Amino acid sequence: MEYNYREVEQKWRAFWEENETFKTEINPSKPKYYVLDMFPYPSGAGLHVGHPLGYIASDIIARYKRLKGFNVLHPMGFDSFGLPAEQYAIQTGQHPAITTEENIATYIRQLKQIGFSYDWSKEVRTSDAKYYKWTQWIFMQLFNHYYDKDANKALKISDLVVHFSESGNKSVNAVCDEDTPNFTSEEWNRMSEYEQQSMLLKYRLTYPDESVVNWCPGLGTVLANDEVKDGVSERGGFPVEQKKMKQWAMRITAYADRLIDGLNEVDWSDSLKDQQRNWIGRSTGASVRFAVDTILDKENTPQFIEVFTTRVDTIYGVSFMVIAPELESVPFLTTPEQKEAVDEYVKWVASRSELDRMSEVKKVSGVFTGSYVINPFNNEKVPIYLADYVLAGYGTGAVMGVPSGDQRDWNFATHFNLPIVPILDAQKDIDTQADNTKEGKYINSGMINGLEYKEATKVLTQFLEEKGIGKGKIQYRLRNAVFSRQRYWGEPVPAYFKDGLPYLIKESELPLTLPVIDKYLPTETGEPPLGRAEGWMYSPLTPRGRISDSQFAGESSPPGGGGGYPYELSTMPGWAGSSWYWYRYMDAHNETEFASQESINYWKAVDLYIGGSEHATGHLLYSRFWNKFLKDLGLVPEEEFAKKLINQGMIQGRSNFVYRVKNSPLTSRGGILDSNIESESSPSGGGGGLFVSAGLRHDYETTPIHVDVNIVNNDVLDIEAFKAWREDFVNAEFILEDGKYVCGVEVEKMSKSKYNVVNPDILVDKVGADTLRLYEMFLGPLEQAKPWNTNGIDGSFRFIKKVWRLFYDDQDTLKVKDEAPTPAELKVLHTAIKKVEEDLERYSFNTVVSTLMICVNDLGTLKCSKKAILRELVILMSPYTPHIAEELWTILGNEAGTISYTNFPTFNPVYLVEANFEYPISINGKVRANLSFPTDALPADIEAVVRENEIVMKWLEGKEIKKVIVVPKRIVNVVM
RNA sequence: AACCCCUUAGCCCAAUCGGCAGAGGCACUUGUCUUAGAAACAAGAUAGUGUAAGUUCGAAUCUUACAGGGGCUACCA
Repeated sequence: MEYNYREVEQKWRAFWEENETFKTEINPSKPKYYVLDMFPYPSGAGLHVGHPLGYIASDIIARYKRLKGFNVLHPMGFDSFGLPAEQYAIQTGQHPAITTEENIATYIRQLKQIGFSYDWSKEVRTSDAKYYKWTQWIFMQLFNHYYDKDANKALKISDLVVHFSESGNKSVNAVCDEDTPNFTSEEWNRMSEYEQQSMLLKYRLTYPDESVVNWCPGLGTVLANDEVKDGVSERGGFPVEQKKMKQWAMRITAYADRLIDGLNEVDWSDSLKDQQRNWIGRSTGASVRFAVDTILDKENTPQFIEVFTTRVDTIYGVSFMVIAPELESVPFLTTPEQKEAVDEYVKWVASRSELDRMSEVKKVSGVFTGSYVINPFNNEKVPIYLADYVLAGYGTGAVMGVPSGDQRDWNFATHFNLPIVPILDAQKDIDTQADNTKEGKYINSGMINGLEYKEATKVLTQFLEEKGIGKGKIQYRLRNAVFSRQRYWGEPVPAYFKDGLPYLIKESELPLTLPVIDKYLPTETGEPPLGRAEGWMYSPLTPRGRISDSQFAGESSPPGGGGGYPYELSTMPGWAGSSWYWYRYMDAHNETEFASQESINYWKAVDLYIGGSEHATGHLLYSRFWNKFLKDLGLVPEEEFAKKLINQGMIQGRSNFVYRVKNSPLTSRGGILDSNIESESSPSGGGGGLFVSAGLRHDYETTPIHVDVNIVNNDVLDIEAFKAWREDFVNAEFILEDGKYVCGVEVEKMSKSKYNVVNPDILVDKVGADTLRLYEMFLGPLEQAKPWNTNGIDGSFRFIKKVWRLFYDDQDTLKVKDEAPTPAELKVLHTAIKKVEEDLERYSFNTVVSTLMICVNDLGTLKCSKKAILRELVILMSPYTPHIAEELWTILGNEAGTISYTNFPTFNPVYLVEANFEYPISINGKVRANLSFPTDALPADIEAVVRENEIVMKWLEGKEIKKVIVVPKRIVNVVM
């Protein structure tokens, strides 16, 4: 009888659940290890085989670390707020909480059947009020803090207020809005409540702000920069436009330097760190003010235009100034003569979508405003242009044009016939293109003529600072993050508005739960969905809009009695709940803190974090930001929350195709070899079509049609299943090759519409969870993207059966013996122990599988069924194939459930020691002979023997030996 | 356009410090078993590492250029 995986796996999963085998408690006597998966958004489609890839890897590490004596925290939860559930709610009217609940149930069922060793008692859901109470709480802390540059950390706003009232803001070195004015303590103390609160908003780490945002009409909400891809929304692919709106923002820029510097501390992939560095985009340069020479409107024309440049040394090469067409100062810099042209250009720019703009990057466009600025270094008049290659959102939205040194400026200058002045003697070919070299000495450059780059920059910066018209400056690409979504299914912001200014509710009033609404759409007046909630108002005595634990039970809040202050109508974005969840797992049911200090100080930070690289500039950046903030507050001990991070590669779909012959009614098959056609012979039936096998398709004109990969085996179509698959194929006919219908193949994204989705449920049923786990790891290196191909899974299945056969013979008799192992058996075992351990330590999951296969093959060859060997083998296997390992472990007489916490086998090098080593002897790099020497033979002795060797002599053909290189236990190379 | 990763047998992949290119799996071939097929078991065949150059006693591994595939960003002044 064969191994009955269905029964055995079922049994152990039930055992683990009943006995809470993987429940974890704080245990200071053991070293801790925290293995975390990026928690999923529970979508309606359930899991496909790509999802568990990372989870399997992390589970293997979790199980391995337990065997190595660590106290392992390995939890799972759900990022359960989000757009899809809400979109579904809009369509069906069903509360997102209900669909979310159902989807989570499916996820849990699917996850459990793969045999993960999660401590389910620590599960979290971001949409649970008990969880988002603390998301809201962290938001409140952000509101109550500012970033002090001297202390280089977040400090309390209340301390700032004290400072203001004592000595104004001049001596405060804090991160704040650009337009923050200076004031004295007297001025501060004279300010009204309204003025003071408005001023403080310029410092708070989260604040409502009127800013240009990515507005997505299709989704009815704003989006963060990382949620917009190629000018359309990441979710749904709707167009995105720029719109000015009042939004909550997070002052993440305050942490820009620490976010960059912290990357040096963590063991993440270079590409991921690069992505974050690029996203933050720190560039060092200088700001320079150019005085405006053409004053058109005394009130509104700016006195100067400030630019940021990384190449202040090129300032003598400036031949024009460009400002972004979106800037508010544009009309006041436009002369009457140019007004028409400028208006037209501004209109044209506004009419173009992000997509148009991106696709026309190469085209030069722009218009002259008619006015000028003065170059402060040579007092030359410089014309001001508008051009859309300058972005309003970066720096000051203005750029000094240096055509000899910058290709974009060169293109612009050439197009508008502006002078191109060389500034370095090393610049080449500037008639045909810009040369951005820093080599050589400056020419045409006033005070820096004859100097070199480094010195010139110093001289110029000094001049700027002395004259008060500029200074050295560090500019970031990173923007403060928009933190509002005009959606329903997210965390309510625990703030209300009084006189248009935000105030927090009391901590004791948390959580502010989502109210019941009738429809999940914006209101008639365009307010977010929460605008529909009755009584969504705060009154200090009885906060309204609250629903108790059952958020969606339907009882509405007491009707608002008219009083109170309106709550914020936006909700928090998807990344709010995911920016701190790893702490909640540590103490998931704490009602007085987001997690106890005891648990945080024990578990500290994540030791291994596994998830997709698509979160590089979203979740992983925001999480680092919140973590640093919590560290500043002294609430968490580590600056970086995830020390080691692995991005698992995406599992792509492998689509199969059938080829329908065009224009081939079934009756017209006269010319085709009839014997090749398998037919149910219903010639006039309701169609069905004629399908040609992939190898023969070029003889016909065909239409490829996606076919469900689940009815294809090794690219051979199951014809009966195909006919049953879709009604219109009932009468299909086939042109076969070698008696088979072979399907075509293509690698694409895994998606329902391509019929290439492979469901893990089916595989667990067909071959078992252990085989699935083993096979997913065996596919290749974890980080690498790879197509899913079920074909090879038989090999993993066979492995499981082979292991079983080491224990039971054909007659189903247990053949395990208590005899002492032989040296050969011990060598096989210890080779595997060494390799499994080394490979797991370096996260080489795929090679461990083949190591186990080799070990089992070798033990099979040795006909080894000795208990002492098999016991260790079972432990080695257990992280990968926990079910069969548990079964065999008890068969060997051990107590059920104890294998997870036993000791990993100890490698003993003694068993691997060989008396001799067979040296390959190469002559000029080519192997010509093999000679055996004792392993401890001295290189000099080996060389002496090799020099005398007959085969070597023969190859020398009388020539001199120049050198003999002996690499102990590797190779000998004779050079002649 | 920049940056990062990848390219080894028909396919998926090993080769950890530069030291005999092959461990494992799929597919394939042959055999054992079988009425037959499948399964199982056993045996076997297959590449010289994308291309070109360089460094080295020695290169899949290091360097440079090019080609192909993938990812990420996209006028960042």
